[in-house]
Amino acid sequence: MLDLIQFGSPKLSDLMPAASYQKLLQGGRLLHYKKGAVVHQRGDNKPGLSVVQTGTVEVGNTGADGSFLVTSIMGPGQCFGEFTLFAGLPRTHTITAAEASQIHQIPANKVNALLTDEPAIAKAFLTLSLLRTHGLLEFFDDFRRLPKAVHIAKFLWSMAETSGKRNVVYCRQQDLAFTFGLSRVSIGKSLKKLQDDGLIELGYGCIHFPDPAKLEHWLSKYQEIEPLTANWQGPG
Amino acid sequence: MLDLIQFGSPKLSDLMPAASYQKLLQGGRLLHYKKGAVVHQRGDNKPGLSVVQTGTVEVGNTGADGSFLVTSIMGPGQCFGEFTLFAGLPRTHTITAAEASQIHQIPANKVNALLTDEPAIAKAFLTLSLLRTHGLLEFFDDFRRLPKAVHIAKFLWSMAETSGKRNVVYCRQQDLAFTFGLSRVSIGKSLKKLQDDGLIELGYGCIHFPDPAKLEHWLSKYQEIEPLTANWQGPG
DNA sequence: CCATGAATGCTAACTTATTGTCATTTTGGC
DNA sequence: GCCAAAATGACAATAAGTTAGCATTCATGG
Repeated sequence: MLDLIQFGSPKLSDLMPAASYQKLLQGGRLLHYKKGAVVHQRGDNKPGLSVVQTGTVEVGNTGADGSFLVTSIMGPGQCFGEFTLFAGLPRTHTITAAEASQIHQIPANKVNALLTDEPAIAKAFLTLSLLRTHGLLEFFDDFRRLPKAVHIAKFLWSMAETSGKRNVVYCRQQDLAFTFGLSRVSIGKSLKKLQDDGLIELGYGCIHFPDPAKLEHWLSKYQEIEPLTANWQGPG
Repeated sequence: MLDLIQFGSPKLSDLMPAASYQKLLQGGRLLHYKKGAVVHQRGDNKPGLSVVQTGTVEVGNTGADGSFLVTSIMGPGQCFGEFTLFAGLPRTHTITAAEASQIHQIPANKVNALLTDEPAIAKAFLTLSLLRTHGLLEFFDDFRRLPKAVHIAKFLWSMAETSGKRNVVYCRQQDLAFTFGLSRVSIGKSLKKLQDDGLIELGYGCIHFPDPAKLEHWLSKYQEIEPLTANWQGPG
């Protein structure tokens, strides 16, 4: 999924014991949202945790001109609302259901009540938050250092690796353009260059990787800074 | 200070009771670093927390071409090392003393030992991490939406507000260029435009704000998305 | 299987940014 | 006060990105 803030980071459920996770979910209710329904609105002061059960939500914000800029697209197991819970912030993003979705909504008081009983929960949120920050910082570093085409290729490839399907990634060029803060035309140019070099193949709403090994080798030549390997630990 | 990751966020000491903070510092040693000394190196596997006591450190990374890209400049009260403590990552950035500095170095085992006794510490790290992530996301949103000159002005102004001195900000154009991923020339052009409009005045290693009210009013016209006000709480 | 909307491809004129080079100004140490 | 290093200013050639418009391809639902 096209994503700045969840990228390569584990799910909340992977970071705490199953029992703690269950207690967390049981503190809330499973709500159903129709496609297009607004789950939260930027500025709202309703603290709480949300965990996607089924479906997909779009996380982003509407600009003064009405344009909606997507920051993240979240699927099952991914969560949002930590800002409202632990940083005293109102909702920082507007969240809408991209398709019919079921979402666990756990009010702030329930989460807070659990924190003392289950210290693993606070630890899990901390790890998740740090991994997200780390991902953002690495993205920025690449953004500033790498040629656009390389950065785009690296981003797409890491999406593929994260998703598990190493041969294709579903992502519209329009969304890529938003993510990189570039126009569709210039994203298109970069993608075409990558295609001409035989590194990717452009599809409709997707991008194929005909030769992952070749792509990896090509990317390794542009490794500007020493790559790191995360070593986050599950609950056991 | 020119800063992507600490920006507008409180100090660690502001987020926990003074007693907890003291215990934390007492778990480590106060080390002295000469100007230019390397405090940590990207890739190192030495988990621990560092808190700047006096002086300034540069947080960044060296590229394949030897160029050092600064991500953050941290001063007294600011901390680093959370990634190594709570996210199982090796050192993500190289940190060097920008001037002679004193830094508290608290090994991972001491910090971890304190976490159970003092839950306020974990909470503080969580809040800090989330505020940093929030700051990064807002920066990136602005980056994608706002005209460069506006974003630069907003960034400089928020630096001024954070520092408390609302009339001047100490920051080299070169550093600004790095932060925005632009060349010095194009940052210079944007700054000159702002100066021609009477919004800022360029100095040597600093930028003055001759008319803060005018600048604020001008910036408000470009408010693309609803502004949020943080409401993070101290220890009580 | 056809109509429709969504996504992509393509082009041209225009704007913005970069690179490289060198002059000027400022700061700080001797 | 002088000198060297750091920071800024300026400019031209080149490269890259944007906007706007329209053609083409693809997916989906009658």
